[in-house]
Formats: sequence, structure tokens, C-alpha cells
Amino acid sequence: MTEPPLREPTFLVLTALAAEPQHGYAVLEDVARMTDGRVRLRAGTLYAALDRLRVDGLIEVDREEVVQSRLRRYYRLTGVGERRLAEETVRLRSQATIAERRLRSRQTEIGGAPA
Amino acid sequence: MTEPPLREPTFLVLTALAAEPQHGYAVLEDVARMTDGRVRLRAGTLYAALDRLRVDGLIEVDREEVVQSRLRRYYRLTGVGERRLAEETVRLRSQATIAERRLRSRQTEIGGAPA
DNA sequence: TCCGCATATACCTGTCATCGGTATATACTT
DNA sequence: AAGTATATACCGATGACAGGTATATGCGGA
Repeated sequence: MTEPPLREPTFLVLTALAAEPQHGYAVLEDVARMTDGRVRLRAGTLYAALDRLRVDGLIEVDREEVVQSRLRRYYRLTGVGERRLAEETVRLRSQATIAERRLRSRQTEIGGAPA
Repeated sequence: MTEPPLREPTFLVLTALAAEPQHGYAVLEDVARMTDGRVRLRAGTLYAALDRLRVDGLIEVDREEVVQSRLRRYYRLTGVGERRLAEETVRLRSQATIAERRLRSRQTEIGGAPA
């Protein structure tokens, strides 16, 4: 059996960690920036996703810092996580391509009745 | 509040109906073909998705046929469904682009330690 | 002839990621 | 003193999907 597809929040968390290690809260802001504010991760969603991705071996703890008495736990992609994200990216792109082709072919229909 | 993203099976059902109306079982086969056999929709998933999409106004019943004593219910995209699929396509593509850019920037890292 | 498979729709139960909210604690701002 | 930003963590409810079953017909193989 193949892995189920990553859902949007999880995909975006992985993407946030792709360039460089980040701590949880920074991921939260990064995802919001990446999506032009469209996706605002819930705290519950974020930390649950981080735990799950860590247990699944897609990310791992990079280091921990204490800034202004507050803990920052940095995560980084593992090799497995990097490959997984690359695969997902291919999947997204290919599905977008298929859908676009079909939507275009639709416009060419003769006598196409408006739905 | 914005609509939640379409999940993979639902997106693929919409895509299957984008070019031309199809009945449920044909969608099943079409999705399998589209994804090179990777996604095999469960009957429960398919018909639940068709019901949901119809209730939400993204698809509608095109016509019904009886072939070899078996009912075939054809569905087609509505205008709303067409727009929605086009939006989702843009989203998929942009997320794929962001992720790819980050994955590439990673390879350029100096002294990049293998994860 | 009987079994299994393809076709076709429909329902039901369980799982699990996500949503929305809350808790806890510190620091900065008004 | 109150509110906001930072930062992690837990909890209950929701809802899409997986997996399976039910129902019915037609076809091909053993």
C-alpha cells in the first residue's frame, strides 16, 4: 500500500522546513506568508503535525534554543522528508496539469451549453 | 471564511467530469487511468463525493441511461464547479512551485549536512 | 452449471487529520 | 492593568475517506 497523500496543512509545514530549520511558531508565520494569509494554521494542527511528521521520520529535532525565557524547538527535514516532499510536489503538478488540460478541452466544445 | 481545500479523491472526481459528463463507474476508471493506477477510488468514497459535490452545487445530474438493465447516472460540472476546479488547480500549482523553489535552495546550501 | 469478474449504485462503520478552543507562561506595548 | 505577540501543548467535534458489504445484471471460463 502506498502512503496516503499529504493534506494541505501538513504539506505546507514540510515546505516551511524545506529551506532551513525552523521552530514551530516560525513555521506558523511562514505558512501564512507563503499562502498570502490564506492558510492560518491552528496551534493544535501545527504541533500535532510536527509530532506526526517526527514519528514518521520526515522531520527531526535540529536543536533547541531558549530566547527570552521561551523555548524554541527547531525542526529540520530528514532525507526521507525531502524525498517525500519532492514526490508530493510532482504529484501536485501533474494533477494540476491534467485538470487544466481538461478544463481547456471543455472550452473548445461545440455548442457548449453553460452549466 | 474560505472554502477548505479539496482533498485528492474529490479533486480527481471533479477533474474526471471536467472534459465531459460521465457516470459514476466511468469516473472510477477514469481516475485510475489519470493517476496511472495509483488512486483506486472506493465505491463508498466515489458515491459519497458525488452526492456531496451535487449538494454543494459543483456538479449536477446530466442525464440517466439504462444500459443492459443497469442504470447509468451521468454527472456534469456546473459553472461553479468549473470555477472551483480552476481555482484549486492554481493553488496546487503555486504550492508545488513554492515547495520546489525551497527544495532547490536547499541543495545550494554551503556545507549542507545530510539529514 | 457454477464460479468469479466486470459493471453499477448505495450504505455503514471506523479512522484520523484538521478545526476551533483552551491552557500555560513570558515579554512587550498601551 | 489590559491586551497582544511569542511559544508550546492538549482536548473535543467534525467530516472526508478507507474498507467492507449489499444488491443486481451480464459475461467468460472451468
